[in-house]
Amino acid sequence: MLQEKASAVAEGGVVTALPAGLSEPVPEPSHLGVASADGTSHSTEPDQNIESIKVFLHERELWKKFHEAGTEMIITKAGRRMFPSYKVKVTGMNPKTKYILLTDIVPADEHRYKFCDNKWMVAGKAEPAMPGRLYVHPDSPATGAHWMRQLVSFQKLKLTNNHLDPFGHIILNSMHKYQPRLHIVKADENNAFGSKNTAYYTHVFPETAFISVTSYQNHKITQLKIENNPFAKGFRGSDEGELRVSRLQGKEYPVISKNIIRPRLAPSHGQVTGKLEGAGLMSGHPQVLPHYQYESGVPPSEPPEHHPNPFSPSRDPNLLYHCFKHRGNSRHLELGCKRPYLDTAPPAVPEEHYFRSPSSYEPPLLSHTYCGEPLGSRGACMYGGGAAVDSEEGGAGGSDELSPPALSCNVWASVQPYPRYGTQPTEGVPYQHFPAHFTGPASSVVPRPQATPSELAVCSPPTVQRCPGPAPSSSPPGPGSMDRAAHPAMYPRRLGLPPRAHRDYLAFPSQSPRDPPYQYHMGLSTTRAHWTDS
DNA sequence: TCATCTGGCACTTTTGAACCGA
DNA sequence: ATCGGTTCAAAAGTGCCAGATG
Repeated sequence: MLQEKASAVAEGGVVTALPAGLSEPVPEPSHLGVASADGTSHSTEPDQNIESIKVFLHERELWKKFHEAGTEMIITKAGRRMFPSYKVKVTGMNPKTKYILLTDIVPADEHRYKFCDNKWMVAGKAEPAMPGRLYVHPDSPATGAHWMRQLVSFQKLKLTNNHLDPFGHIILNSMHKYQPRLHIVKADENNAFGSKNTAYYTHVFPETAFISVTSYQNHKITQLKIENNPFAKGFRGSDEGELRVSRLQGKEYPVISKNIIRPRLAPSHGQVTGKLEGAGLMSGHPQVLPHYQYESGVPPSEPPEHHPNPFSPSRDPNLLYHCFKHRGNSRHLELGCKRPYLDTAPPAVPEEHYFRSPSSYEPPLLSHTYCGEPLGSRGACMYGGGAAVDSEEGGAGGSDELSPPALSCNVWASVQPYPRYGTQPTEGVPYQHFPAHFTGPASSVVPRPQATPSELAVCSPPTVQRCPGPAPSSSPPGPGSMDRAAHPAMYPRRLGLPPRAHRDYLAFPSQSPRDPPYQYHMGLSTTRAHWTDS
Protein backbone atom coordinates (compact mmCIF):
# COMPACT_ATOMS: atom_id res chain seq x y z
CA MET A 1 0.00 0.00 0.00
CA LEU A 2 1.16 3.36 -0.73
CA GLN A 3 1.65 5.59 2.13
CA GLU A 4 1.77 8.69 0.20
CA LYS A 5 0.99 10.10 -3.06
CA ALA A 6 1.25 13.37 -4.64
CA SER A 7 -0.84 14.57 -7.41
CA ALA A 8 -1.37 17.75 -9.13
CA VAL A 9 -2.76 19.52 -12.04
CA ALA A 10 -1.15 22.18 -14.00
CA GLU A 11 -3.81 24.65 -13.51
CA GLY A 12 -4.07 27.49 -11.19
CA GLY A 13 -0.47 28.37 -11.23
CA VAL A 14 1.12 31.61 -12.08
CA VAL A 15 4.02 32.53 -14.17
CA THR A 16 7.10 32.81 -12.17
CA ALA A 17 10.75 33.03 -12.67
CA LEU A 18 12.33 31.07 -15.40
CA PRO A 19 13.51 27.79 -14.10
CA ALA A 20 17.08 27.09 -14.73
CA GLY A 21 17.66 25.42 -18.00
CA LEU A 22 14.53 26.57 -19.63
CA SER A 23 14.61 28.98 -22.40
CA GLU A 24 11.22 30.25 -21.84
CA PRO A 25 9.22 31.37 -18.94
CA VAL A 26 7.00 28.67 -17.84
CA PRO A 27 4.10 28.71 -15.56
CA GLU A 28 4.40 27.72 -12.05
CA PRO A 29 3.90 24.05 -11.87
CA SER A 30 0.83 22.61 -10.53
CA HIS A 31 0.24 22.68 -6.91
CA LEU A 32 0.97 19.50 -5.29
CA GLY A 33 -1.50 17.40 -3.59
CA VAL A 34 -0.43 14.83 -1.18
CA ALA A 35 -2.78 12.18 -0.18
CA SER A 36 -2.41 9.13 1.83
CA ALA A 37 -3.92 5.85 1.05
CA ASP A 38 -6.48 6.35 3.72
CA GLY A 39 -7.74 9.24 1.84
CA THR A 40 -6.42 12.01 3.93
CA SER A 41 -4.05 14.57 2.80
CA HIS A 42 -0.89 15.02 4.65
CA SER A 43 2.56 16.15 4.15
CA THR A 44 5.15 13.77 3.14
CA GLU A 45 7.92 12.81 5.37
CA PRO A 46 10.91 15.06 5.53
CA ASP A 47 13.10 12.60 3.79
CA GLN A 48 10.70 12.17 1.00
CA ASN A 49 10.59 15.43 -0.75
CA ILE A 50 8.52 14.27 -3.57
CA GLU A 51 6.04 16.95 -2.75
CA SER A 52 8.59 19.53 -3.63
CA ILE A 53 8.83 18.32 -7.18
CA LYS A 54 7.60 20.72 -9.75
CA VAL A 55 6.83 19.87 -13.31
CA PHE A 56 6.68 22.32 -16.15
CA LEU A 57 5.14 21.47 -19.43
CA HIS A 58 7.44 22.29 -22.28
CA GLU A 59 5.98 24.29 -25.10
CA ARG A 60 2.94 24.96 -23.10
CA GLU A 61 1.90 27.75 -25.36
CA LEU A 62 1.85 25.38 -28.25
CA TRP A 63 -0.16 22.90 -26.29
CA LYS A 64 -2.58 25.61 -25.40
CA LYS A 65 -2.99 26.52 -29.03
CA PHE A 66 -3.95 22.99 -29.80
CA HIS A 67 -6.07 22.76 -26.73
CA GLU A 68 -8.03 25.79 -27.65
CA ALA A 69 -8.79 24.27 -31.01
CA GLY A 70 -9.48 20.87 -29.57
CA THR A 71 -6.41 18.74 -29.76
CA GLU A 72 -6.57 15.69 -31.93
CA MET A 73 -3.99 12.96 -32.03
CA ILE A 74 -3.73 10.57 -34.90
CA ILE A 75 -3.68 6.94 -33.99
CA THR A 76 -2.58 4.35 -36.49
CA LYS A 77 -2.09 0.68 -36.54
CA ALA A 78 1.66 1.08 -36.60
CA GLY A 79 1.64 3.70 -33.91
CA ARG A 80 1.86 7.43 -34.18
CA ARG A 81 3.74 9.88 -32.09
CA MET A 82 2.00 12.62 -30.29
CA PHE A 83 2.40 16.12 -31.48
CA PRO A 84 3.03 18.35 -29.70
CA SER A 85 5.27 15.94 -27.97
CA TYR A 86 5.02 15.52 -24.27
CA LYS A 87 8.06 17.13 -22.74
CA VAL A 88 8.45 18.38 -19.25
CA LYS A 89 10.96 20.15 -17.14
CA VAL A 90 11.21 18.79 -13.67
CA THR A 91 12.60 20.61 -10.69
CA GLY A 92 12.66 20.01 -7.00
CA MET A 93 13.95 16.51 -7.09
CA ASN A 94 16.56 15.25 -4.77
CA PRO A 95 19.58 15.17 -7.05
CA LYS A 96 20.79 11.91 -5.63
CA THR A 97 17.55 10.11 -5.37
CA LYS A 98 16.51 7.91 -8.18
CA TYR A 99 13.21 8.39 -9.85
CA ILE A 100 11.24 6.71 -12.51
CA LEU A 101 9.26 8.85 -14.86
CA LEU A 102 6.42 7.37 -16.75
CA THR A 103 3.29 8.39 -18.48
CA ASP A 104 -0.01 6.85 -19.15
CA ILE A 105 -3.03 7.99 -21.02
CA VAL A 106 -6.36 7.52 -19.42
CA PRO A 107 -9.84 8.02 -20.74
CA ALA A 108 -11.01 11.50 -20.06
CA ASP A 109 -14.57 10.42 -19.79
CA GLU A 110 -16.91 7.69 -20.84
CA HIS A 111 -18.05 9.11 -24.11
CA ARG A 112 -17.44 8.65 -27.70
CA TYR A 113 -17.26 11.80 -29.78
CA LYS A 114 -18.08 12.90 -33.23
CA PHE A 115 -16.93 15.97 -35.02
CA CYS A 116 -20.03 17.66 -36.13
CA ASP A 117 -20.63 21.15 -37.29
CA ASN A 118 -17.05 22.00 -36.58
CA LYS A 119 -17.08 20.99 -33.01
CA TRP A 120 -16.76 17.90 -31.00
CA MET A 121 -19.91 16.49 -29.62
CA VAL A 122 -20.74 13.51 -27.54
CA ALA A 123 -21.93 10.73 -29.75
CA GLY A 124 -22.53 7.89 -27.44
CA LYS A 125 -20.93 5.80 -24.82
CA ALA A 126 -17.29 5.03 -24.98
CA GLU A 127 -16.11 1.73 -26.18
CA PRO A 128 -14.35 -0.42 -23.67
CA ALA A 129 -10.97 0.93 -22.82
CA MET A 130 -8.02 -0.65 -24.41
CA PRO A 131 -5.45 -2.48 -22.38
CA GLY A 132 -3.85 0.06 -20.19
CA ARG A 133 -0.24 0.63 -20.92
CA LEU A 134 2.43 2.75 -19.48
CA TYR A 135 5.27 4.42 -21.19
CA VAL A 136 8.27 4.50 -18.97
CA HIS A 137 10.85 7.05 -19.87
CA PRO A 138 13.82 5.16 -21.22
CA ASP A 139 16.18 6.87 -18.83
CA SER A 140 14.36 5.44 -15.88
CA PRO A 141 15.49 4.97 -13.28
CA ALA A 142 17.77 7.92 -13.02
CA THR A 143 18.79 10.37 -10.41
CA GLY A 144 17.00 13.57 -9.79
CA ALA A 145 20.05 15.38 -11.06
CA HIS A 146 19.69 13.59 -14.32
CA TRP A 147 16.05 14.41 -14.71
CA MET A 148 16.51 18.02 -13.77
CA ARG A 149 19.44 18.53 -16.02
CA GLN A 150 17.38 18.69 -19.15
CA LEU A 151 13.98 18.37 -20.56
CA VAL A 152 12.36 15.04 -20.10
CA SER A 153 10.88 14.03 -23.38
CA PHE A 154 8.26 11.45 -24.02
CA GLN A 155 8.19 12.19 -27.68
CA LYS A 156 8.79 8.62 -28.67
CA LEU A 157 5.63 7.52 -27.09
CA LYS A 158 3.31 6.19 -29.73
CA LEU A 159 -0.40 5.83 -29.91
CA THR A 160 -2.14 3.04 -31.70
CA ASN A 161 -5.60 1.75 -32.30
CA ASN A 162 -4.36 -1.74 -32.85
CA HIS A 163 -5.87 -3.79 -30.11
CA LEU A 164 -3.27 -6.44 -30.69
CA ASP A 165 -0.38 -4.09 -30.83
CA PRO A 166 2.78 -6.02 -30.05
CA PHE A 167 5.02 -3.04 -29.76
CA GLY A 168 3.88 -1.75 -26.47
CA HIS A 169 2.35 1.36 -27.88
CA ILE A 170 -0.41 2.92 -25.96
CA ILE A 171 -3.68 1.60 -27.25
CA LEU A 172 -6.53 4.01 -27.64
CA ASN A 173 -9.95 4.03 -29.15
CA SER A 174 -10.60 6.39 -31.96
CA MET A 175 -12.95 9.28 -31.39
CA HIS A 176 -12.46 9.11 -27.66
CA LYS A 177 -11.05 11.70 -25.36
CA TYR A 178 -7.95 11.00 -23.37
CA GLN A 179 -5.78 12.65 -20.79
CA PRO A 180 -2.07 11.99 -20.59
CA ARG A 181 -0.60 11.86 -17.14
CA LEU A 182 2.90 11.98 -15.84
CA HIS A 183 3.97 9.89 -12.91
CA ILE A 184 7.16 10.41 -11.01
CA VAL A 185 8.04 7.52 -8.83
CA LYS A 186 10.64 7.73 -6.20
CA ALA A 187 12.83 4.72 -6.31
CA ASP A 188 15.56 5.15 -3.85
CA GLU A 189 16.84 2.84 -1.25
CA ASN A 190 14.56 4.00 1.48
CA ASN A 191 11.59 4.22 -0.65
CA ALA A 192 12.04 1.46 -3.07
CA PHE A 193 9.77 1.48 -5.99
CA GLY A 194 7.35 -1.20 -5.17
CA SER A 195 7.82 -1.02 -1.51
CA LYS A 196 4.99 -0.26 0.77
CA ASN A 197 5.96 3.29 1.10
CA THR A 198 6.49 4.00 -2.51
CA ALA A 199 6.12 7.66 -3.08
CA TYR A 200 4.98 8.92 -6.34
CA TYR A 201 3.69 12.00 -7.87
CA THR A 202 1.09 12.22 -10.53
CA HIS A 203 0.90 15.25 -12.68
CA VAL A 204 -1.73 16.21 -15.17
CA PHE A 205 -1.60 18.97 -17.67
CA PRO A 206 -5.15 19.55 -18.75
CA GLU A 207 -4.04 21.21 -21.92
CA THR A 208 -2.58 17.94 -23.09
CA ALA A 209 -5.94 16.26 -23.29
CA PHE A 210 -6.86 15.18 -26.76
CA ILE A 211 -9.29 13.24 -28.84
CA SER A 212 -7.85 10.33 -30.70
CA VAL A 213 -8.69 10.14 -34.36
CA THR A 214 -7.64 8.11 -37.34
CA SER A 215 -7.73 11.16 -39.51
CA TYR A 216 -7.95 14.75 -38.57
CA GLN A 217 -11.38 16.16 -38.23
CA ASN A 218 -10.71 19.76 -37.42
CA HIS A 219 -8.68 21.47 -40.07
CA LYS A 220 -7.44 24.01 -37.66
CA ILE A 221 -5.69 21.20 -35.89
CA THR A 222 -4.33 19.97 -39.17
CA GLN A 223 -2.91 23.34 -39.90
CA LEU A 224 -1.46 23.73 -36.48
CA LYS A 225 0.26 20.41 -36.92
CA ILE A 226 1.56 21.28 -40.32
CA GLU A 227 2.72 24.61 -39.13
CA ASN A 228 4.51 23.31 -36.11
CA ASN A 229 5.60 19.80 -36.86
CA PRO A 230 8.84 19.75 -38.83
CA PHE A 231 7.98 16.43 -40.35
CA ALA A 232 4.99 18.03 -41.94
CA LYS A 233 6.89 20.77 -43.64
CA GLY A 234 6.11 19.17 -46.90
CA PHE A 235 2.54 20.26 -46.51
CA ARG A 236 3.26 23.85 -45.85
CA GLY A 237 2.33 24.93 -49.29
CA SER A 238 4.30 25.94 -52.28
CA ASP A 239 5.79 29.20 -53.28
CA GLU A 240 2.53 30.12 -54.78
CA GLY A 241 1.78 30.00 -51.43
CA GLU A 242 -0.70 28.22 -49.51
CA LEU A 243 -1.39 25.36 -47.38
CA ARG A 244 -3.42 22.89 -49.25
CA VAL A 245 -6.10 22.94 -46.74
CA SER A 246 -5.97 26.63 -46.30
CA ARG A 247 -7.65 27.00 -49.62
CA LEU A 248 -10.58 25.35 -48.16
CA GLN A 249 -10.53 27.22 -44.98
CA GLY A 250 -11.52 30.55 -46.28
CA LYS A 251 -10.21 33.34 -44.18
CA GLU A 252 -10.50 31.53 -40.98
CA TYR A 253 -6.99 30.34 -40.93
CA PRO A 254 -4.28 32.42 -42.45
CA VAL A 255 -2.78 31.24 -45.61
CA ILE A 256 0.71 30.17 -44.90
CA SER A 257 3.31 30.02 -47.53
CA LYS A 258 6.75 28.60 -47.37
CA ASN A 259 8.02 32.07 -47.62
CA ILE A 260 6.51 33.20 -44.47
CA ILE A 261 6.62 30.09 -42.44
CA ARG A 262 9.43 29.75 -40.09
CA PRO A 263 10.10 26.90 -37.83
CA ARG A 264 7.94 27.45 -34.90
CA LEU A 265 8.61 24.45 -32.90
CA ALA A 266 8.96 26.50 -29.84
CA PRO A 267 6.46 29.19 -30.43
CA SER A 268 6.08 29.81 -26.80
CA HIS A 269 9.57 30.94 -26.36
CA GLY A 270 9.74 34.25 -24.81
CA GLN A 271 6.17 34.28 -24.01
CA VAL A 272 4.86 34.67 -20.61
CA THR A 273 1.52 33.41 -19.87
CA GLY A 274 -0.78 34.83 -17.38
CA LYS A 275 -2.37 32.87 -14.75
CA LEU A 276 -2.73 29.34 -15.61
CA GLU A 277 -6.15 28.36 -16.34
CA GLY A 278 -8.13 25.48 -15.31
CA ALA A 279 -9.20 23.73 -12.30
CA GLY A 280 -7.43 21.68 -9.81
CA LEU A 281 -7.84 18.12 -9.04
CA MET A 282 -11.17 17.47 -7.66
CA SER A 283 -11.77 15.48 -4.65
CA GLY A 284 -13.31 12.15 -4.83
CA HIS A 285 -10.27 10.19 -5.51
CA PRO A 286 -9.29 8.68 -2.25
CA GLN A 287 -5.79 8.23 -3.39
CA VAL A 288 -5.12 11.45 -5.02
CA LEU A 289 -6.91 14.02 -3.10
CA PRO A 290 -6.88 17.59 -4.04
CA HIS A 291 -4.55 19.50 -1.94
CA TYR A 292 -3.93 22.87 -3.27
CA GLN A 293 -1.09 24.94 -2.24
CA TYR A 294 -1.88 28.27 -3.63
CA GLU A 295 1.53 29.62 -4.00
CA SER A 296 0.10 32.64 -5.64
CA GLY A 297 -2.03 33.29 -2.68
CA VAL A 298 -5.25 32.54 -4.39
CA PRO A 299 -7.55 31.10 -1.85
CA PRO A 300 -8.83 27.66 -2.50
CA SER A 301 -12.33 28.93 -2.60
CA GLU A 302 -11.65 30.97 -5.62
CA PRO A 303 -13.14 29.36 -8.65
CA PRO A 304 -10.45 27.98 -10.82
CA GLU A 305 -9.98 29.43 -14.15
CA HIS A 306 -10.81 27.25 -17.01
CA HIS A 307 -8.94 26.57 -20.10
CA PRO A 308 -10.57 27.74 -23.18
CA ASN A 309 -13.06 25.15 -23.93
CA PRO A 310 -11.59 23.20 -26.75
CA PHE A 311 -14.48 20.95 -27.44
CA SER A 312 -17.45 23.00 -26.64
CA PRO A 313 -19.49 25.22 -28.84
CA SER A 314 -18.58 28.11 -26.69
CA ARG A 315 -15.64 28.82 -28.84
CA ASP A 316 -15.56 32.02 -30.65
CA PRO A 317 -18.62 31.79 -32.82
CA ASN A 318 -16.78 33.62 -35.46
CA LEU A 319 -14.50 30.73 -35.80
CA LEU A 320 -16.19 28.64 -38.33
CA TYR A 321 -14.73 25.48 -39.59
CA HIS A 322 -16.15 23.14 -42.02
CA CYS A 323 -16.65 19.48 -42.26
CA PHE A 324 -15.04 18.04 -45.30
CA LYS A 325 -15.18 14.79 -46.92
CA HIS A 326 -13.26 13.48 -49.80
CA ARG A 327 -14.91 12.40 -52.89
CA GLY A 328 -13.08 11.87 -56.06
CA ASN A 329 -10.31 14.30 -56.48
CA SER A 330 -11.84 17.15 -54.69
CA ARG A 331 -13.03 17.96 -51.32
CA HIS A 332 -16.54 18.93 -50.74
CA LEU A 333 -17.57 21.31 -48.16
CA GLU A 334 -20.12 19.96 -45.86
CA LEU A 335 -21.84 22.02 -43.34
CA GLY A 336 -24.04 19.39 -42.02
CA CYS A 337 -23.27 17.00 -39.27
CA LYS A 338 -21.88 13.68 -39.89
CA ARG A 339 -24.08 10.88 -39.01
CA PRO A 340 -24.25 10.70 -35.30
CA TYR A 341 -22.67 7.81 -33.70
CA LEU A 342 -25.38 6.95 -31.34
CA ASP A 343 -24.90 3.39 -30.58
CA THR A 344 -21.94 2.08 -28.86
CA ALA A 345 -20.52 -0.57 -30.96
CA PRO A 346 -19.27 -3.60 -29.18
CA PRO A 347 -15.58 -3.95 -29.10
CA ALA A 348 -14.17 -5.36 -32.22
CA VAL A 349 -12.58 -8.02 -30.20
CA PRO A 350 -14.16 -9.39 -27.13
CA GLU A 351 -12.94 -7.63 -24.14
CA GLU A 352 -12.15 -10.97 -22.76
CA HIS A 353 -9.48 -11.14 -25.26
CA TYR A 354 -7.61 -8.32 -23.74
CA PHE A 355 -8.51 -8.17 -20.19
CA ARG A 356 -9.12 -11.56 -18.98
CA SER A 357 -7.19 -13.88 -21.07
CA PRO A 358 -3.56 -13.26 -20.61
CA SER A 359 -2.74 -16.04 -22.89
CA SER A 360 -4.73 -14.59 -25.67
CA TYR A 361 -3.47 -11.13 -25.24
CA GLU A 362 0.11 -11.73 -24.81
CA PRO A 363 2.19 -10.18 -27.44
CA PRO A 364 5.52 -11.81 -27.57
CA LEU A 365 7.35 -8.88 -26.26
CA LEU A 366 4.86 -8.23 -23.64
CA SER A 367 4.96 -11.53 -22.04
CA HIS A 368 7.63 -10.97 -19.55
CA THR A 369 6.98 -10.16 -16.07
CA TYR A 370 9.93 -8.03 -15.78
CA CYS A 371 12.11 -6.40 -18.21
CA GLY A 372 15.73 -5.95 -18.09
CA GLU A 373 18.22 -4.39 -20.28
CA PRO A 374 21.89 -4.33 -20.66
CA LEU A 375 23.45 -1.53 -18.83
CA GLY A 376 23.40 1.51 -20.87
CA SER A 377 20.45 0.52 -22.86
CA ARG A 378 18.08 3.36 -22.91
CA GLY A 379 15.29 2.60 -25.17
CA ALA A 380 11.65 3.29 -25.15
CA CYS A 381 9.76 1.31 -22.68
CA MET A 382 6.11 0.76 -22.66
CA TYR A 383 4.28 -1.41 -20.34
CA GLY A 384 1.02 -3.02 -20.81
CA GLY A 385 -1.84 -3.05 -18.50
CA GLY A 386 -1.90 -6.15 -16.69
CA ALA A 387 -3.11 -9.57 -16.49
CA ALA A 388 -4.26 -11.58 -13.67
CA VAL A 389 -1.21 -10.66 -11.91
CA ASP A 390 -1.02 -10.77 -8.28
CA SER A 391 1.66 -8.35 -7.87
CA GLU A 392 0.93 -7.20 -4.43
CA GLU A 393 4.12 -7.49 -2.59
CA GLY A 394 5.42 -9.21 -5.59
CA GLY A 395 5.34 -12.87 -5.54
CA ALA A 396 8.74 -13.94 -4.59
CA GLY A 397 9.83 -16.55 -6.86
CA GLY A 398 12.19 -17.72 -9.39
CA SER A 399 15.80 -18.34 -9.43
CA ASP A 400 16.92 -15.11 -8.11
CA GLU A 401 20.53 -15.76 -8.42
CA LEU A 402 20.30 -16.21 -12.08
CA SER A 403 17.84 -13.54 -12.73
CA PRO A 404 18.35 -9.92 -13.01
CA PRO A 405 17.39 -8.02 -9.96
CA ALA A 406 13.89 -9.08 -9.65
CA LEU A 407 10.92 -6.99 -9.18
CA SER A 408 8.41 -6.48 -6.60
CA CYS A 409 5.09 -5.38 -7.71
CA ASN A 410 2.84 -2.96 -6.10
CA VAL A 411 -0.36 -1.52 -7.05
CA TRP A 412 0.39 2.08 -6.87
CA ALA A 413 -2.04 4.12 -8.77
CA SER A 414 -5.39 4.01 -10.24
CA VAL A 415 -6.61 4.89 -13.60
CA GLN A 416 -10.12 5.92 -14.07
CA PRO A 417 -11.87 7.53 -16.88
CA TYR A 418 -10.67 10.96 -16.53
CA PRO A 419 -13.28 12.80 -14.61
CA ARG A 420 -15.09 15.74 -15.88
CA TYR A 421 -17.22 18.08 -14.05
CA GLY A 422 -20.10 20.14 -15.05
CA THR A 423 -23.09 18.75 -16.68
CA GLN A 424 -23.03 15.29 -17.92
CA PRO A 425 -22.79 15.46 -21.63
CA THR A 426 -25.56 13.77 -23.38
CA GLU A 427 -25.71 12.43 -26.81
CA GLY A 428 -25.80 15.13 -29.30
CA VAL A 429 -24.84 17.68 -26.77
CA PRO A 430 -21.68 19.58 -27.36
CA TYR A 431 -18.92 18.44 -25.24
CA GLN A 432 -18.19 20.52 -22.23
CA HIS A 433 -14.67 21.19 -21.41
CA PHE A 434 -13.43 19.04 -18.67
CA PRO A 435 -10.86 20.05 -16.20
CA ALA A 436 -8.29 17.59 -15.26
CA HIS A 437 -8.87 16.08 -11.96
CA PHE A 438 -9.18 12.78 -10.38
CA THR A 439 -12.28 11.29 -9.09
CA GLY A 440 -13.52 7.93 -8.41
CA PRO A 441 -13.21 5.40 -5.76
CA ALA A 442 -10.00 4.01 -6.93
CA SER A 443 -7.84 2.73 -4.25
CA SER A 444 -4.46 1.40 -4.72
CA VAL A 445 -4.88 -1.23 -2.18
CA VAL A 446 -8.06 -2.87 -3.15
CA PRO A 447 -7.56 -6.58 -3.42
CA ARG A 448 -6.91 -7.54 -6.95
CA PRO A 449 -10.23 -9.04 -7.85
CA GLN A 450 -12.04 -6.06 -6.52
CA ALA A 451 -9.43 -3.66 -7.55
CA THR A 452 -10.58 -0.52 -9.09
CA PRO A 453 -10.03 0.08 -12.70
CA SER A 454 -6.61 0.30 -13.97
CA GLU A 455 -4.51 0.19 -10.98
CA LEU A 456 -0.93 0.46 -11.62
CA ALA A 457 1.15 -2.26 -10.28
CA VAL A 458 4.72 -1.44 -10.14
CA CYS A 459 7.45 -3.87 -10.36
CA SER A 460 10.66 -2.67 -9.06
CA PRO A 461 14.13 -3.99 -9.10
CA PRO A 462 15.01 -3.39 -5.52
CA THR A 463 13.54 -6.56 -4.33
CA VAL A 464 14.30 -9.98 -5.50
CA GLN A 465 10.83 -10.65 -6.55
CA ARG A 466 8.99 -10.77 -9.71
CA CYS A 467 5.73 -9.63 -10.94
CA PRO A 468 3.57 -12.64 -11.19
CA GLY A 469 2.51 -13.49 -14.60
CA PRO A 470 4.04 -15.14 -17.54
CA ALA A 471 7.17 -16.83 -16.55
CA PRO A 472 10.04 -14.57 -17.11
CA SER A 473 13.12 -15.66 -18.71
CA SER A 474 15.81 -16.45 -16.32
CA SER A 475 18.48 -15.48 -18.69
CA PRO A 476 20.63 -12.86 -17.15
CA PRO A 477 20.62 -10.59 -20.13
CA GLY A 478 16.98 -10.13 -19.54
CA PRO A 479 14.18 -10.09 -21.98
CA GLY A 480 15.76 -7.44 -24.02
CA SER A 481 18.27 -9.47 -25.80
CA MET A 482 16.08 -12.42 -26.01
CA ASP A 483 13.21 -10.58 -27.50
CA ARG A 484 15.35 -8.84 -29.91
CA ALA A 485 16.37 -12.13 -31.31
CA ALA A 486 12.92 -13.50 -31.27
CA HIS A 487 11.33 -10.43 -32.73
CA PRO A 488 13.72 -8.61 -34.92
CA ALA A 489 10.93 -6.53 -36.24
CA MET A 490 10.79 -4.89 -32.93
CA TYR A 491 14.26 -3.66 -33.38
CA PRO A 492 14.47 -2.46 -36.87
CA ARG A 493 17.42 -0.70 -38.15
CA ARG A 494 20.32 -1.40 -40.21
CA LEU A 495 21.75 -4.78 -40.42
CA GLY A 496 24.78 -5.28 -38.41
CA LEU A 497 23.97 -2.45 -36.15
CA PRO A 498 23.04 -2.82 -32.62
CA PRO A 499 19.41 -2.16 -32.42
CA ARG A 500 18.36 1.04 -30.96
CA ALA A 501 17.98 0.77 -27.34
CA HIS A 502 14.67 -0.60 -26.46
CA ARG A 503 13.30 -1.74 -23.31
CA ASP A 504 11.09 -4.64 -23.38
CA TYR A 505 7.51 -4.66 -22.76
CA LEU A 506 5.30 -6.26 -20.30
CA ALA A 507 1.85 -7.21 -21.04
CA PHE A 508 -0.81 -7.15 -18.49
CA PRO A 509 -4.38 -7.57 -19.29
CA SER A 510 -6.27 -4.53 -18.59
CA GLN A 511 -9.81 -3.55 -18.68
CA SER A 512 -12.25 -0.92 -19.30
CA PRO A 513 -12.78 1.59 -16.61
CA ARG A 514 -16.31 0.48 -16.61
CA ASP A 515 -15.49 -3.11 -16.45
CA PRO A 516 -14.12 -5.43 -13.94
CA PRO A 517 -10.93 -4.32 -12.36
CA TYR A 518 -7.91 -4.21 -14.39
CA GLN A 519 -4.52 -3.21 -13.43
CA TYR A 520 -1.64 -1.58 -14.94
CA HIS A 521 1.41 -3.44 -14.05
CA MET A 522 4.64 -1.96 -14.75
CA GLY A 523 7.81 -3.86 -14.88
CA LEU A 524 10.68 -1.60 -14.45
CA SER A 525 13.97 -2.11 -15.92
CA THR A 526 16.04 -4.60 -14.18
CA THR A 527 19.22 -2.96 -14.95
CA ARG A 528 21.94 -3.97 -12.68
CA ALA A 529 22.34 -0.49 -11.60
CA HIS A 530 21.59 -0.02 -7.99
CA TRP A 531 18.71 2.01 -7.00
CA THR A 532 20.65 4.22 -4.81
CA ASP A 533 23.61 6.30 -5.42
CA SER A 534 25.67 4.46 -2.97
C1' DT B 1 -25.19 6.02 -48.03
C1' DC B 2 -22.32 7.34 -44.62
C1' DA B 3 -18.62 7.71 -41.07
C1' DT B 4 -14.61 5.81 -40.18
C1' DC B 5 -10.46 3.24 -41.12
C1' DT B 6 -6.46 1.68 -43.91
C1' DG B 7 -2.49 1.76 -46.73
C1' DG B 8 0.34 4.00 -50.12
C1' DC B 9 2.38 8.21 -51.42
C1' DA B 10 5.50 12.27 -51.35
C1' DC B 11 7.81 14.89 -48.44
C1' DT B 12 10.66 15.99 -44.35
C1' DT B 13 13.71 15.19 -40.35
C1' DT B 14 16.55 12.11 -37.84
C1' DT B 15 20.07 8.88 -37.28
C1' DG B 16 24.41 6.83 -37.51
C1' DA B 17 27.92 4.64 -40.45
C1' DA B 18 31.53 5.93 -43.46
C1' DC B 19 34.92 8.94 -44.63
C1' DC B 20 38.43 12.37 -44.07
C1' DG B 21 41.94 15.19 -41.98
C1' DA B 22 44.36 16.80 -37.91
C1' DA C 1 45.43 4.93 -33.22
C1' DT C 2 42.33 8.41 -31.77
C1' DC C 3 39.32 12.20 -32.15
C1' DG C 4 36.21 15.47 -34.25
C1' DG C 5 33.78 17.16 -38.17
C1' DT C 6 31.30 16.34 -42.50
C1' DT C 7 28.67 13.70 -45.81
C1' DC C 8 25.22 10.71 -47.20
C1' DA C 9 21.85 7.08 -47.40
C1' DA C 10 18.38 4.75 -44.94
C1' DA C 11 15.00 4.90 -41.48
C1' DA C 12 11.42 7.10 -39.41
C1' DG C 13 7.75 10.54 -38.97
C1' DT C 14 4.34 13.63 -41.33
C1' DG C 15 -0.41 14.70 -43.53
C1' DC C 16 -2.88 13.73 -47.83
C1' DC C 17 -5.77 10.98 -50.37
C1' DA C 18 -8.33 7.20 -52.54
C1' DG C 19 -10.30 3.14 -51.59
C1' DA C 20 -12.04 -0.25 -48.25
C1' DT C 21 -14.93 -1.44 -44.53
C1' DG C 22 -18.93 -2.08 -41.70
